[in-house]
Amino acid sequence: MKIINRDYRLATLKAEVLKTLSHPTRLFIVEMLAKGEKCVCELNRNLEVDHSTISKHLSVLKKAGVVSGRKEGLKVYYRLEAPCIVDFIKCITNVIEVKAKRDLSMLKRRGF
Amino acid sequence: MKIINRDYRLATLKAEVLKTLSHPTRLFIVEMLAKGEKCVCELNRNLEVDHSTISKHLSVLKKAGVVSGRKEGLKVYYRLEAPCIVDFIKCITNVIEVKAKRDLSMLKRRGF
DNA sequence: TGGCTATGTTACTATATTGCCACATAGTAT
DNA sequence: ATACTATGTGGCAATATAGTAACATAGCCA
Repeated sequence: MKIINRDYRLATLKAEVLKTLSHPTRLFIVEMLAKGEKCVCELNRNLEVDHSTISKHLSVLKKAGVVSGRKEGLKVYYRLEAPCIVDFIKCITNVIEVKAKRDLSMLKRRGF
Repeated sequence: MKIINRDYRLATLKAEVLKTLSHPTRLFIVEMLAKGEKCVCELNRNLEVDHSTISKHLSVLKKAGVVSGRKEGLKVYYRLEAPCIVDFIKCITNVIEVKAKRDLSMLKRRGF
């Protein structure tokens, strides 16, 4: 893929951040952190995946600048760096709801 | 990965929509459509990828409910179904800017 | 010191995504 | 009918991503 203009390059940067949010586990983590700082151990308690998997997801989010970590004793506490992400998730929820309604009315139109 | 609760299942749905936005070409298309309805041929003119690739990206966005298409003669015009996505993209841009500033000040602290 | 807990890293496999080519379809014009 | 344009689809190879187990590190406490 050839890069053809500045806007496309910017889109590439944005898409990289978006990609970090586009995984169920990472989004779930972000939503938990939206309620306040959490240690990895608490995230672990709420997710049935290996701790190493969560650790990797956190490093992906951190690298993208979405979350940051702070060490305190044995624990590392993560927090959301971009609170606006919460509003944005509402927008995505809206997309899902609108689509669900449309799909439903299409089924009805077809006689289901 | 075991599904452990309702919130995680919802996160999965949202992540699916997000995933469609997390590709440079698709995000670029979404940003173009944010300025108004466009035919595939116009998107093609602004992207140096095979037309088949764009066609597939559009079908991904359509399936997720992000865009919709309307046929008129030979052409198919696509439009953004969720205008709130534009605000959300601003949020992502903010993440990138904040991160860039932080990275820069970290370099300065290290004497670069 | 030794053991325990919390977190991170490496190596590996399995799966998903992307892009292009070639082909198919559909509308338009001659 | 033929040719041409716009759009979509199927198949395939290359690449990227996710998950786990095993191992590594770091702080705490007896």
